[in-house]
Amino acid sequence: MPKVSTRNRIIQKADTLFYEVGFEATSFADIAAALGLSRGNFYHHFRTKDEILDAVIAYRLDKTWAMLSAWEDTSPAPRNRILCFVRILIVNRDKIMAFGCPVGTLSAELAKLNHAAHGRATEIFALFRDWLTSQFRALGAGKQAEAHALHVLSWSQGVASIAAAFRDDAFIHREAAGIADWLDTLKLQGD
Amino acid sequence: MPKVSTRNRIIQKADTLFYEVGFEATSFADIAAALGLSRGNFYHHFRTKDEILDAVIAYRLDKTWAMLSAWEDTSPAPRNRILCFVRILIVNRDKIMAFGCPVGTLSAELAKLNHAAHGRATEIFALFRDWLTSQFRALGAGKQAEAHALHVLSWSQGVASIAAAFRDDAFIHREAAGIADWLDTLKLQGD
DNA sequence: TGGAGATTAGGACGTTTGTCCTAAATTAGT
DNA sequence: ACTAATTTAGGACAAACGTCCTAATCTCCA
Repeated sequence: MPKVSTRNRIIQKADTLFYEVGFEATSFADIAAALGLSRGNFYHHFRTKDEILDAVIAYRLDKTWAMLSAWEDTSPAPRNRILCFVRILIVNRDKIMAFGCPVGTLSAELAKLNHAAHGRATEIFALFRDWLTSQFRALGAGKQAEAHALHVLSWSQGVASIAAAFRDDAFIHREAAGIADWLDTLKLQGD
Repeated sequence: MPKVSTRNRIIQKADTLFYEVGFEATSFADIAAALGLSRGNFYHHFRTKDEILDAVIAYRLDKTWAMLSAWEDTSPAPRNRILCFVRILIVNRDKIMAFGCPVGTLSAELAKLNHAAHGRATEIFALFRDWLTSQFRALGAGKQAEAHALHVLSWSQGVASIAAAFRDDAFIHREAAGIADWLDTLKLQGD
């Protein structure tokens, strides 16, 4: 059995805590205690909090890229691929209602902290944006492809935000269906 | 001249710092130093951080209520009133691109902290939701009024989130126009 | 004018924070 | 089996945190 390295266990636990508690509110001790590690051991792998943050962002970028690639393999039609993205809202709705969107809330927190890693956190958004853009291009959206991509990204962000505030399950389902409907009303093929 | 009380100066500065830096990341000392107050003076007005938070939320509720009331007075048509709400995105776009939406980001942070005040923070959202609902009802949206209200609220949240991530000014204008367009496509009068 | 109450100043407390250090234990290669 | 490198343990540090305290100052009404 491939034992997960301590370093990776730290990254995954930090990923979870940064999402569920927040970056600033999560301390070294919290992560170490959650894993049963000594602080010295922890320090051997990550010397500063920013190093962990960078590792977590890189980890999220990898996971996101892998997920998008998988959708390309399993869903031939661009429309279905976009609906895979929308389905994130449904699949993860419990976590979203409790903690919001992991990408959006981290980006917002780092922006307020004026943190150097804000740019890297935004790369996760950029990954989704570019992937969605290429799907819309494949659908024939032409020059509007990126605007459509940002629109869908923004839509999902808004849903996550409001769903978290009101803990409203029905709202998520309704808006997810709304995105699908909107997709069908698009005037496509070409500018 | 009506001198602003120390208590109100604290509330307003805390309001700003909670928005621009975050609740958790703003310390007593930060607020006191920004106002040139001693910590003892500060402590006389607010004994705990939660007390300041409650006061800031109450202050925001008051400001929001006053803003919505003013729109009722100056804009007779419900459609125009809704557009007043949308225009917040344009008017405050510089702050939104830097710090996101004050309501959404505070709500998200308190949710992660599992803070008792999360419910009260959500009341600001509820204020907007109920006001928008009554505007849509006046437009003849019937049973769908609240769904429309949440949709607009969610839409603006998404725009703030993405605009903050990418610092994208054009996107804000494009989406604000998109909300106005969507308003006109609504099938109204009747449930 | 005097005295009560509100306001301000600033020191002090115990914790927790991120960071750093040394030393023991484990692992890996020869 | 011996060495070298990696990993783990846990103590120590200054700084900052929220909170509390007492003493000085100001304000205002009797």
